[in-house]
Amino acid sequence: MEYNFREVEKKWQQYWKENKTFKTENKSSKPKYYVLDMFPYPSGAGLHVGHPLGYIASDIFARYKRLKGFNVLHPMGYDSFGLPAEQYAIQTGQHPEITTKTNIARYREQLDKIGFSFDWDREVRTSNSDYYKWTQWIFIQLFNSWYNKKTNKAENISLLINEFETKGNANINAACEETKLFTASDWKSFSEKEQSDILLNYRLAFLSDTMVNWCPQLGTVLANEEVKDGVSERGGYPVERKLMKQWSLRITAYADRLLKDLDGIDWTESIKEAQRNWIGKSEGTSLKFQISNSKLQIEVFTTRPDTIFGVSFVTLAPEHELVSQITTNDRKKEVDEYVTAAKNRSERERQADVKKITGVFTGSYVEHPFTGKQIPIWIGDYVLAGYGTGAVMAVPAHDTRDFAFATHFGLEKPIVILPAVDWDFADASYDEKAGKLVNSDFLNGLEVKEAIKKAIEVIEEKGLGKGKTNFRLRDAIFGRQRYWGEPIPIYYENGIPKVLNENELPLLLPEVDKYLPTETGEPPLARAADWKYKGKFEYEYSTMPGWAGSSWYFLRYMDAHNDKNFIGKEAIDYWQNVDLYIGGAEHATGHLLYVRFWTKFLNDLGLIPVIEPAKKLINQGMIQGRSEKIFKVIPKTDKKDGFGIYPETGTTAIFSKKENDKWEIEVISDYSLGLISSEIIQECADIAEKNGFLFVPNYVPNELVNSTMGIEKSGELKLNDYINYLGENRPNNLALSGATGTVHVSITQESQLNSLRFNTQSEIEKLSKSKLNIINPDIIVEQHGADCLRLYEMFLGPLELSKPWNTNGISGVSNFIRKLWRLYHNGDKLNVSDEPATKPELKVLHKTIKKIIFDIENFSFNTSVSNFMICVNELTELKCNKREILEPLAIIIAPYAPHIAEELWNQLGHNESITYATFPECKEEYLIESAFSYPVSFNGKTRFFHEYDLSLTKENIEKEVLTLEQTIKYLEGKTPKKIIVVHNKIVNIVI
RNA sequence: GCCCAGUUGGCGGAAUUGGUAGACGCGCUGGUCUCAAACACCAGUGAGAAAUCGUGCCGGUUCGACUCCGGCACUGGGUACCA
Repeated sequence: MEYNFREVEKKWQQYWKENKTFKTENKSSKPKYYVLDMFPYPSGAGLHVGHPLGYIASDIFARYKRLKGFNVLHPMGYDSFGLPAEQYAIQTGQHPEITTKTNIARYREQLDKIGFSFDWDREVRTSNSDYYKWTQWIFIQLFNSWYNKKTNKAENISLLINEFETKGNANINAACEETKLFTASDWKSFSEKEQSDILLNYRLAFLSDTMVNWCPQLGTVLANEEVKDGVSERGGYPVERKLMKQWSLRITAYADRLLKDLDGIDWTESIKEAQRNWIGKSEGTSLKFQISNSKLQIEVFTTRPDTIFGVSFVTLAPEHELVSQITTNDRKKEVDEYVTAAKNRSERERQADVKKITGVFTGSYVEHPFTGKQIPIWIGDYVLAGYGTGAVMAVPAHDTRDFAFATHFGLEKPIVILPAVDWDFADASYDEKAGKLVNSDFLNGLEVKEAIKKAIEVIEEKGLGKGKTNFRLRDAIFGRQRYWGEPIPIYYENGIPKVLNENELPLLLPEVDKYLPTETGEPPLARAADWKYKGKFEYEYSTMPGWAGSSWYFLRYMDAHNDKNFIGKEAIDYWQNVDLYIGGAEHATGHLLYVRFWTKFLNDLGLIPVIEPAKKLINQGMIQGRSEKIFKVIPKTDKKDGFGIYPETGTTAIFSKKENDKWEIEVISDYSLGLISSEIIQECADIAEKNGFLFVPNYVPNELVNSTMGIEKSGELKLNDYINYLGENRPNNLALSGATGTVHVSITQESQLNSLRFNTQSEIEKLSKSKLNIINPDIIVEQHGADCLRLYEMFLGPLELSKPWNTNGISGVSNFIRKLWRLYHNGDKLNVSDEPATKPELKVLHKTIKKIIFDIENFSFNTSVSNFMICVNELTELKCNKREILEPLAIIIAPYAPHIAEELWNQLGHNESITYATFPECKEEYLIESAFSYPVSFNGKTRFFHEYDLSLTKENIEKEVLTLEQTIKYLEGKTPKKIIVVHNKIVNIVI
């Protein structure tokens, strides 16, 4: 009888569930180990084969650690607030909670089929009120905290108020907005509203007028991390800059610590690098320029104070506050026009036009702080209002952007650094921080690095400015004008934002009639009837962003049901932080930055003992799928007939469905070109445009496509298959292929219809519902079993590598599982002998144990699968059926293929689950070899092998090898110059 | 542009970190079993007739380089007028 994986897997999944095999206690005599996966957003598409990749790896590691005697925490939950459920709700009117519950049920069902060892008693869902109650609670703590730069940590706001009441704010060094100085008596004289406004400048969760990324289509603001290339990450809608009153979190207060603490964690270099870039620390100098004939000054930020004598103009951002004051009357019209134009350009347009240089002269000048020379003040949109001071000192000879600007407007480009290499200053600026200073008064002759130091020194001495550090990191905008998120626990009393009491939590998400903004543009929560604090005060209508719940979920798992506290002290003291965190690299600057921020904040308050959420982070690669696109043409007018383009050859045709359901095709042109190129697609789009059609890519299900991916990036789709797939929506407007020739063709027969093909454009892309390239793991489990899916996903390649999904090799893994089974069985009977194992058998086992331990600890799961295959092949060869070998083998394979391992373990006579067995030790004594077959090489090229006893000395081998017949042959009568013998490795003869 | 990762047979990928390049699996070829197929099993499989040549390309270090160093190309990902 063959191994019946369906029966066995079902049996053990049932057993684990009934016996709560993976239930973990917060107390144990064993050492702890916390393995965490990034929890999924339960989307309507269900799990695809990409999800389990990381989960399988972490599950193997968790199971391995259990066998190694650790008390392992390995939980799972759902990041269940989010936009897709809300958008679905807008379309269908169905409450997002219902959609979310359905999706979660489906995810759970899929996860259970793969045999993960999660402790489901600790499940968390960010959209459950017993969870978001504590997310709101943490928000309250943020609201009630300020960042004291003196102690370098967050402190309670009451300490700050106390200081204000006694001494004013003169001695306070806080992470805050610019605040005017006031004394204690000033403070007491302020109105409640004034005090509240001042405190908001200090709070870590604060309300302010901020430039936000506003997405009109989504009707909400987005964080910087949620905007990619000027469009929203979800949906791809345009985003514009807008000034709005918004809740933000003061993550910038933690910029330095977020940067510095990266050194202490074992995360991949690429993630750390991405975070470093995102934080964007840059050290430089602020420098004040006196405006001529005025009391005003312009402050600039520069990282190159050494180039101060190369300044030939100063540029302000169009939004700079001084613009209107310094513009001279004769320049006013032009400047106003420029500023207005810049304001109206969306972020996207500004990004797209990066190379277009625009700017305008203000008519005013500043004085050079050292030479007194008159320097013109310009306005240019290459200067960003939100970074530094919104003004730069332009050094065209040594900065690419200043160079372009100066060239465009014909401004001077004084050279102040002589490079060591030949440099054509007419051609480009020299930006390197190397070379000798010239034409620079007191800096002359210095190397750039020394000159920077010297320049800062002199600037500070003369009171012109001072050393300053800037960060690219912005405060995180925290309000979202959406329904399906955590309500922000704030209400407004006379326009003053006030926080709820902790005992009033959770502030439940109210019911609304529609999930859309109100007619007056208020967020959906404004629709909630009678939703007021104590019946009279309006609540905040924004909800929290998607990343709020995920910023602390790793803590909640430790104590998932605590209703007194967000986490109990014992639990956090025991579990500390995550030992191994596995998830996708796409969260590099979003989630992974926020979760570090919250962890540090909670640590500052003394609530948790750790400063980082995860000691080690591994990013699993993305599993990609083949997506197939055809090009759909949509009539712009009410034309009924279709118009099609065959992208691969560039054939352009019109085809139309006549009333009698017959197809008529007219080929307009045939370019007979080979591969698809973006130019051809562009050309086709142009032709379509001219004929009054829109040419748009349209994904088709990849299972319908016969693809020749690899050589040509194209596949073939039968028209008929596609028509059947579309059902009711029979096409009359699709791109066409298959028809060649240049004359009118009529398709009247079904058989002809069937032979018609579309050529598709194939691409290997991220698995995504919208690309119709999702591959469902259930199908693999159904056909080959969960153990097979687990082994196969690991066998595909290194965990961190992105790779396209293909099932080509799955039969090899499937065979391996059957072979493993046969090792223990003869026919359908268990066939295991209690005789002692032979030396070769023990050697195979212990060699495998050694390799598997090495592989798991290095997260090299693909090679461990190979090693299991080798082991089973060798034991099969030896006809080994000894319990002494097969019992440990079942244990070492259990993390990878837990179902079959449990079954074998059980059949071997064990009544307990294999989960808590003991991982066997590798006994080196079985691995000792007495001889080694040395490769004998000549000048590094291996020619033949010869076995020598390992007890022989180098000298013995050197002598001995020269007497060999084959050596003499390869020497061809020459005398060797040198012989190198590396013990247990190689013999190399140099001729 | 900048940063990160990568480039090895027909394919996915190994290589104990400077010591036999191509483990393991897929695919393919031939064979055994079968009326036949599937399954299974056996043999072969980088190129070349061979000498030899072979880890993206050029150069270097070394007795010896997929591995280290210098330069370049390409692919994927991130990021960007950040002064």
